[in-house]
Amino acid sequence: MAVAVSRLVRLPAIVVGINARSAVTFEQGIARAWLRKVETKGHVFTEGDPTTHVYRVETGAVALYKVLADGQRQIVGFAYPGDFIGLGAHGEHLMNAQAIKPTRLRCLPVATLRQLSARDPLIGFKLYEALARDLAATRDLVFTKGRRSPIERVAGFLLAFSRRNGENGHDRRCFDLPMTRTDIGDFLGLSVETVSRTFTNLRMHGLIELPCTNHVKLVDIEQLQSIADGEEGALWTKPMSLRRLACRRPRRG
Amino acid sequence: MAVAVSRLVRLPAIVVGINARSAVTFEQGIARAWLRKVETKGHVFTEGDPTTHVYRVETGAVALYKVLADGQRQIVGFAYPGDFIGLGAHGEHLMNAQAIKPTRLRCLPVATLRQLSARDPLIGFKLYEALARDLAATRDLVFTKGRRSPIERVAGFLLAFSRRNGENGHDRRCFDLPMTRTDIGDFLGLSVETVSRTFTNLRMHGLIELPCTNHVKLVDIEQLQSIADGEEGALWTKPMSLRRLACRRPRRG
DNA sequence: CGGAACATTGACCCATGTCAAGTGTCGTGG
DNA sequence: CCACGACACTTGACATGGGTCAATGTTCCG
Repeated sequence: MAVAVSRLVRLPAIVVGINARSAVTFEQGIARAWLRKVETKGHVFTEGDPTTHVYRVETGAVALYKVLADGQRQIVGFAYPGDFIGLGAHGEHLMNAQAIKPTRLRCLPVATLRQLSARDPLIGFKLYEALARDLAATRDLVFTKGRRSPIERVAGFLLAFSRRNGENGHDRRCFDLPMTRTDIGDFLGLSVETVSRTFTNLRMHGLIELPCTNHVKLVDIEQLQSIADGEEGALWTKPMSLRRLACRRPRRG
Repeated sequence: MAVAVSRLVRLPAIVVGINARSAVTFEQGIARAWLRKVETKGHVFTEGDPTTHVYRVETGAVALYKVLADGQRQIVGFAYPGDFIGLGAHGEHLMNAQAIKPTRLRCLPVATLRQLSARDPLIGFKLYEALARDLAATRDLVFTKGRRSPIERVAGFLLAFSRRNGENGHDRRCFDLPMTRTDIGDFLGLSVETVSRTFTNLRMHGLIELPCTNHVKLVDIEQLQSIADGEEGALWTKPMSLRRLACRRPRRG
């Protein structure tokens, strides 16, 4: 989940080459880049837009989503300050990027990026590694969407956000969720109501606190983790059906 | 982000430049590689194994899966002749690769591969393509696991197999499924029974034929496609609940 | 023949999506 | 300042889709 986003952070370093000199050049380039502001619900880009720039989120938050043929909205990830979006796009964007809070972004022309990458021969191998990382991240996303109960998904979501927050030097237990319950539902594949009920459920069990609807405090991270992992000690968290399943098919291969 | 990724794949083609000679070299290298045989249910490698080799499937089929903390098995993909497996793992394998039919594989030592790709850009490019295919497939799986009915998932699965078969010069409408119903269930996130019922359902509607349990003939590919896409004309395929949903939340942003 | 593995089908029921109603909370305009 | 609407969140009641259990059929192999 947040997995998907974190990998984006690293790409530019890879695309540009890993040596310190070009990294510096790259950071300087970003600092000079034009700053764009997008208000809540505004789009950074939409599916089909020509890919003129790559963006780095400075403040705010962005949801990356795709609308499926039947109108379903599938959010594929969220980008927070430090994350890059629109990277590597070639011709036109394949998804939509929508601000979920007032957001500021640095705009990097793709032509510049391409010039840099054409000069450094090491890039080929680094790209391979970048792809491998992407693949691993996307697979993680698949696992979160396996047959998992709402409480497992939400617990995993909160922990991913927590980890993310910790990596950025912020509080691991207390944070604001920038996205709405609907967004979380569209991300985890749940209805708004189920997301809401699950939050209530976690709160009732004393695992989290919700001073405001979008401010979360993780009270018992360990238990949340065991729920997210679907561990034996937390079986109550699963629908009965899956409980039995876990017993019947312990391991295979 | 999947965006970012699928695009990155193309960069090497730009940076690199393809010549016929190295292609020959690459194929020759593979042809000289040691041939390994794995019988049905044997493992090519398992999670945690050191990544000594990359493999290319010559004949047979391999399931790539991971066992989650609660014992759930999630198949993340199948590899057929021509596919590479073991790519992108660094140090040790992150998943299990199990033959689902008698299988022969070419074993390519990663050290050799790395040497070659340092000298010959085309090899790196080939590996990109392989990885990119993996990534695209995995990304599709993410969307498949959104809120989609069994019939949509199964229809999509059959069509993906069909497309794959066509690309390899085989029949697009008639083929053998090498995997069991359980495997399909673990791939699509459905129970065996539901998979079975869905096959029956499709057969009853005349969309497919099943001479043997694992031999499939696609009778009406177009209709299957519209089912897989969840298109309006095929709404009967969705649970009523999702039908309403599609109407209520047509598009957002 | 017998046993194992896989596939199919029916019956049941619970978890989750849907509908509906009520409760904040915010922003705008009078 | 309040009134109002828009929007997000919560909670309850209900329906149902798909997982589970159980029984049977089919294929394969020793």
